[in-house]
Amino acid sequence: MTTADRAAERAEQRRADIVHAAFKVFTERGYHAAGIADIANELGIGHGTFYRYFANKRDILVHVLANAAERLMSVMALADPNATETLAEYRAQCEQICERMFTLFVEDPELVRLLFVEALSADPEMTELTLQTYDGIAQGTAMYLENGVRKGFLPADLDVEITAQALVGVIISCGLSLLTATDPAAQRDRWIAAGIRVMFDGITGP
Amino acid sequence: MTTADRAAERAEQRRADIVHAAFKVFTERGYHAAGIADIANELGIGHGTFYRYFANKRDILVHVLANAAERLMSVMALADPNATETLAEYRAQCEQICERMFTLFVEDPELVRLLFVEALSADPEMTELTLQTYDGIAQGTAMYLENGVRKGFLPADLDVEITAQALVGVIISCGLSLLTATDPAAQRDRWIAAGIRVMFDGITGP
Amino acid sequence: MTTADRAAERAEQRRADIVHAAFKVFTERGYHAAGIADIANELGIGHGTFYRYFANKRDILVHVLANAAERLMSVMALADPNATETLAEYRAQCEQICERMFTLFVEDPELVRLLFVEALSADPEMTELTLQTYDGIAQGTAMYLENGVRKGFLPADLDVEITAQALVGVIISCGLSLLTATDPAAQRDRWIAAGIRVMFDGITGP
Amino acid sequence: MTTADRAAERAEQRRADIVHAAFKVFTERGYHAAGIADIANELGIGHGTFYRYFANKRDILVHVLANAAERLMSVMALADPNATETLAEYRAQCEQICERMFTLFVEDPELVRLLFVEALSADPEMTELTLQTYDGIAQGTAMYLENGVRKGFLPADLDVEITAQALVGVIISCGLSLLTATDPAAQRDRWIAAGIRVMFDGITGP
DNA sequence: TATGAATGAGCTTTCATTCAT
DNA sequence: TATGAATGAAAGCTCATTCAT
Repeated sequence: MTTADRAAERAEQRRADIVHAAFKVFTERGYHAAGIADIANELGIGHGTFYRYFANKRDILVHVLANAAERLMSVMALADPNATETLAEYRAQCEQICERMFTLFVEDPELVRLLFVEALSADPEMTELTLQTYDGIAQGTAMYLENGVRKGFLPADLDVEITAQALVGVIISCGLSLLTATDPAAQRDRWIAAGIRVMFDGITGP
Repeated sequence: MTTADRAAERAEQRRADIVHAAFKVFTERGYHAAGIADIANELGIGHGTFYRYFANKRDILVHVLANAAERLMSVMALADPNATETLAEYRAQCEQICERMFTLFVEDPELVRLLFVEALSADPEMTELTLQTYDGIAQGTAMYLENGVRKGFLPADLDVEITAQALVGVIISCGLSLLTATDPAAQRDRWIAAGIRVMFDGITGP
Repeated sequence: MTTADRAAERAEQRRADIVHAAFKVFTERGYHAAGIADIANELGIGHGTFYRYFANKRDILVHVLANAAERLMSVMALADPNATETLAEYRAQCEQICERMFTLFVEDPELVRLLFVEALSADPEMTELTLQTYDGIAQGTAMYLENGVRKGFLPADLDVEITAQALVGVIISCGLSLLTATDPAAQRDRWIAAGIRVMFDGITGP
Repeated sequence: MTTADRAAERAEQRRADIVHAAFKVFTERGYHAAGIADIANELGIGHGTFYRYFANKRDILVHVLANAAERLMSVMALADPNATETLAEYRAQCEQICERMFTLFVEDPELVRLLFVEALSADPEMTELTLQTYDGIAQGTAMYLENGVRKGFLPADLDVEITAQALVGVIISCGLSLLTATDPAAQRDRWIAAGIRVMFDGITGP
């Protein structure tokens, strides 16, 4: 049934388009100020059409959030948590991840806005979901730390879960900081350097 | 002019009451879902009265945010940034501050919700203001680090500004984490331990 | 594109319906006492629908005023300003116009109320617009006088502009007078007679 | 009881002050846009005080209208309706009255605004009252015409009532015209000339 | 499937009026 | 007598959502 396949494909494409447009509108005007009509306008479709693809305004935000989270985590996906054997290797890996992630923040500040601002307080349930998303990122981060503990280049008594969450906090802070930075690229480099340093050596340094 | 004084006093009290009630309502239902009528109801006053004390919904949020930020920063105010002479003293000071701050988070999760959730995305300008508030906290934090650098127990090349912001990120992350924790008190203790550890020694530990 | 045409037609019809309903409501209760809900109720439509067709309450008043002015001036449109060659012809034309216009006032006192009462002081800008509308009527009137001057049956030194405005004042006064008249039709006839007389011969008569 | 007299006097003065302030505020912002607080502010009194002197917002408007009408009619009061014996004398009297009245319009356009704009459509009952006020002016005007008929220098079959109302219409039109005139004084002179001419000789002239 | 006209719940805000001080 | 804090009715307006076409 090629016809049905085509239809399904086109539907999927349209869903993606709507998610994309909603992302743009939400980050530009803010979730509450944004209207369904704005999203539809962005695509040049009728706003009734929106409801053929998403149940309601909340629904699209969930998808936009998921999409944004996925894009953020894809940065980490490039680096295998179990690939490193030594602290030095891990540090290099972290630098690479930070480099990529913070560059993403610079290039796509809307991603930061969506993930760390708009989604967080759209409504109580979205807050919950967004916190779960942060937790997902933290769990991803934890895998690297666990690898270190397992391989022995990180202390056995490291509180992996909390530490991972703390690192996510640093990521959030970095994202928000770059949002208002005068020279984001320069600021990013400072974050990479200072972030990696405090992460591995603490404030006292090596 | 006792009469005028009394009146001014009562007006001030009422302003404080409204800020309190708004804080409660905003954290319970979320800023956007909350209505002025809810705030007035909370106090058993007519909602027209609200507008005698605050210009509009945005205005009260600004005051609620300021009040919350003040409460958060009062925790730091107890510890003099310049009082410590050695790393050990500073670490003890940090432990104390964390202890107090995270306990505040446990005892007053609404404070966390207001500061790190509701205010952040009420509208674009509130986002701006909230980020400035975070920056204020970061600057407060930076004073401690600067003291360490000045006294020589922290490395001279420490990027004080970024590091302070990163630490604020950890604070935010901790606050959000405690918000959904099953056993917040226990979680708080883990955050204090793990937080202080990574802050001073990094993930590699001492 | 019959479908689109139909839609456009129906939209135009609805706009007209709303203007009609608003005219009724404004003249019945007065502009300020009237609510959008009243207009919508009058038509049995939701009040949100109103805002699909008019930007706001002011906007509809502008259209109601324009519509009313048009109806008033259509009375004059039936008589060509340049058609008369003698004073007698012009006097007959004036009698005809007065007859029609004052009859309109009797049959549609709401028109008077809207044009000479409600629109005039809805707000400062509406006052301006309404005065401009009166000026439009005066300019229409002036065309007849100018014709008389040109043809020589009216004195060359007649202050056409001011005289036309004065005549509009008489029209306004007549309209307002008929509004509260016990026997409007009889009163109208007196206005026609006395009005034409004073207009052509002054109070001293022929 | 001098004390009581003083009190009554002061009360009367204050009533007058409030009427004055209300006149100013109503003409500046328009009746509906004006608030009781604005009036009180204008006088530097508490707005609760207002209600010790006037029952409500409508009440003050009634008094402001009466005061304005009185001021307008005082212009006519200077000329005795029965003092003229010939058409020439009456014409001179009319010129004098117009001169004074239109000069009043130029010097006090707020009077025009209040009488012919704000009061007219404040609400349906004020419309009624204002029309009655116009009628009072017309009756005052009619006394002059009646004198002329009685003395024989005006035609016996003159429709005094309607003609007087028509003349009031000219007065209204003049007032409104001067409101937006670029050079009110010059415009006033044209109104005097053209008005007197059409009144006595009609558009055909002498 | 796509549309956009229609809807009304629900919000913020204003302000005339009251009344305790 | 003067005041202004308190009130709540009432209004304009927005926008997510529905549904007939």
